[in-house]
Amino acid sequence: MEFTSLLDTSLDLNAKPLRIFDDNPVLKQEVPSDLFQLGRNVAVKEERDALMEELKRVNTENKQLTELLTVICENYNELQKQLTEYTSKNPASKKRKAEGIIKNGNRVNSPDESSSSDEDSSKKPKEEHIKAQISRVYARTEASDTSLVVTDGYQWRKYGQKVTRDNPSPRAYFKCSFAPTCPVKKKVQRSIDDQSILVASYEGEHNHPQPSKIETASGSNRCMTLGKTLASVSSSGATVALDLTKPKQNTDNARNSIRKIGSPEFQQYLVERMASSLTKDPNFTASLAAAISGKFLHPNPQTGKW
DNA sequence: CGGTTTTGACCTGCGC
DNA sequence: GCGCAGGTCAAAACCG
Repeated sequence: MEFTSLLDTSLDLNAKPLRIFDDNPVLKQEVPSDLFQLGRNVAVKEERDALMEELKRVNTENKQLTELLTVICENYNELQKQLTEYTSKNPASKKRKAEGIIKNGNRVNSPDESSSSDEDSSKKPKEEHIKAQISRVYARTEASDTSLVVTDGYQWRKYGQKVTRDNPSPRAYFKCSFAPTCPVKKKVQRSIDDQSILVASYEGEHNHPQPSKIETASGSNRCMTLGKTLASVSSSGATVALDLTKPKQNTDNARNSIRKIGSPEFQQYLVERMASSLTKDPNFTASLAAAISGKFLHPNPQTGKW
């Protein structure tokens, strides 16, 4: 990396002090003593060490995220294969309204994935609109736990519960209560085949930041904590299964947090997470502040310009 | 006391 | 038009 080599060449403390400033006519005149020069060199070295440490950490995080993406892609491909096999064996039956079918703990299809006749074509735009907004999250929980609560970082208010025909477990209806104007709704119901799996269907998009991110912004915890482990996610035809049997790792938290793989929301999540990792790190912010102030206080050692 | 949960009633869309 | 089933409302109960 360019700036590291730059730092390496400029911070040889065994060399003649302040060689880096030799080419700077301004500093040639203004540096008053060797002591002052040495002090400045030490400060720059500390700054460099901090930056190098941060660089290492960011590289490590980058590797973890790359691994995470690889796992997600593999799981996505695997599940899509299973989905194709399943749908070819079990053609989806007609369902009432815009409701997907849940089978074997997995979402099988969205409304418009079922066979559509020509007479349905007039409804397509509406259905496609719904498809774009609905996503599902699968959460593993204790079978004895009857709470129907999937913690996902948002605040929800339960406004109804119903027992549906195709599933003896009640379905709970939630609205996002963090922002009064937020249109997002959530339906939570146990999987008919595996009572330990909660299926949460999200409808709409939040028009506000995630509350848990706000809450943890001042803390040292870089990862979101979830009450129940999200088992798999799907969104509008893209379904991803995640292995949750492994012990907790850093990447697990990230896996749990992702709802829409490959979507702008997911990309935004990655960006936000990386940004928050940097900004919440006091070492990094201190180093950044020092670097910025140094930039203002010192001229470019290469060009001698400000 | 304010926010949340519970739960029966009501509304709405769809198939017959 | 009717019945069914999913979704929503809203009053009462509950809770911190």
